[in-house]
Formats: sequence, C-alpha cells, structure tokens
Amino acid sequence: MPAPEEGDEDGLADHGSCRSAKKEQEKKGKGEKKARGSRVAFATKSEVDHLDDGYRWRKYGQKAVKNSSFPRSYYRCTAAQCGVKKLVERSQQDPSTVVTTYEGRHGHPSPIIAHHGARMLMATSADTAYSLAALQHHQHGFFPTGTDVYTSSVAHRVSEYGGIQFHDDLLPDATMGYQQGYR
DNA sequence: CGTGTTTGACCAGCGC
DNA sequence: GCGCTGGTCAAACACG
Repeated sequence: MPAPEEGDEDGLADHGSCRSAKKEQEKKGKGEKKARGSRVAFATKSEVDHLDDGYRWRKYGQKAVKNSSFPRSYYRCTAAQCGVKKLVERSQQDPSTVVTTYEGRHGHPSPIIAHHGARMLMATSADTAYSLAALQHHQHGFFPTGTDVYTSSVAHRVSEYGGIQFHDDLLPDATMGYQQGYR
C-alpha cells in the first residue's frame, strides 16, 4: 500500500501557501468525498475527551455538529509526515461516552509507546487500552480494509477480541493519573 | 521559548 | 440558486 491518503502530506508549512491548492487535493476524489485511507470509530466511556493512545495530537478545530448536542473536536497527529486525524465527540445519549474516530494510519511508531510502552500498557486505563486495542488491531489488519465504524455495542465486541475488559470503576481516576503520570 | 489550545472565519459539498 | 452543515486554517492566547 503506497501510502494512499498521505496525499494531504499534512504540510505544516504548505498551508500558508494557498488554500485553493490544498482544497483541490482534498476534493480530488470528488465522487467519494474524502475516502482517505481507513477510518475507525469506536465509543469509549471516559470523562476526558482527549484520550492518550500513545501519539501526540494537536487540536486544530472544534465544531458543533447537528447529530450531537456536544461540539466535535478535531485533532491531528503532531508528527510530521503523519496525516492521521482524530475526531472526538460525545454521544448525545450518553454524555459520559466519547466517540473517537481515527482517520488514516500512523507511518511511525508512537513516541510514547517507544519510551514507556510497557509501563503504559500496565498502568493504562480501560479507555486508553481500548483505544490502543482498536488502533493496534487496525494496524495489524485485524479490521477489514475500508471504513469501519464501531458503535458502543460493537466496540464492546472489539474489546472482547482484544481481550480487554471495560472497567467503569477505574476509568476517570486511572485516566487522569495515567495522563499526569506520563506527562 | 516552545508547544498546544482557543476561536472566528472561510470554503466546499450536499440537499432542498 | 440558496442555505446548511461539516471540515480546515490561521492568528492570538495560555501554559509549562
């Protein structure tokens, strides 16, 4: 796979040039909007919208969508040459549930895992493990290619596949502690 | 000083 | 053709 959706190139410096050019690139697939790489969405129960999956994300926008009563946050992988995007939104039905959508694939190892992988996996909270499981499975080809959307119910199944259980009791505290711990 | 967040505005696609 | 919605950028700001 010759890096398909990498067309956007991220181009941290390219943006300044001109929007038009970028826009043209994005809409190249006119027929299918932006069928970039793969997209994986799964629901996670957490109080924090910004889950640490081992990569560093930079928030580049926030918009209120009609489907949800809560604003949707747009994150981008800070790593250069990595055009992976992450959309985070809360479920209007379950404010405590955060729907995270990953778009694209990382072409580099996660900096956090590279340095604190073991510790992270051990001290990680259910949500983080959740995200990690989904990501890892996806990268390993566990999920079929294309666009995969996992809702809360399906996400539960995914957790079973990954051998990760959902522990509500250790969610908030563990997450916070974990974040502060590695940061 | 460097990095990341916030916020408003702009643009493109889609539906009516 | 117009309006709405979603997605992105870019400057300013805040924090470590």
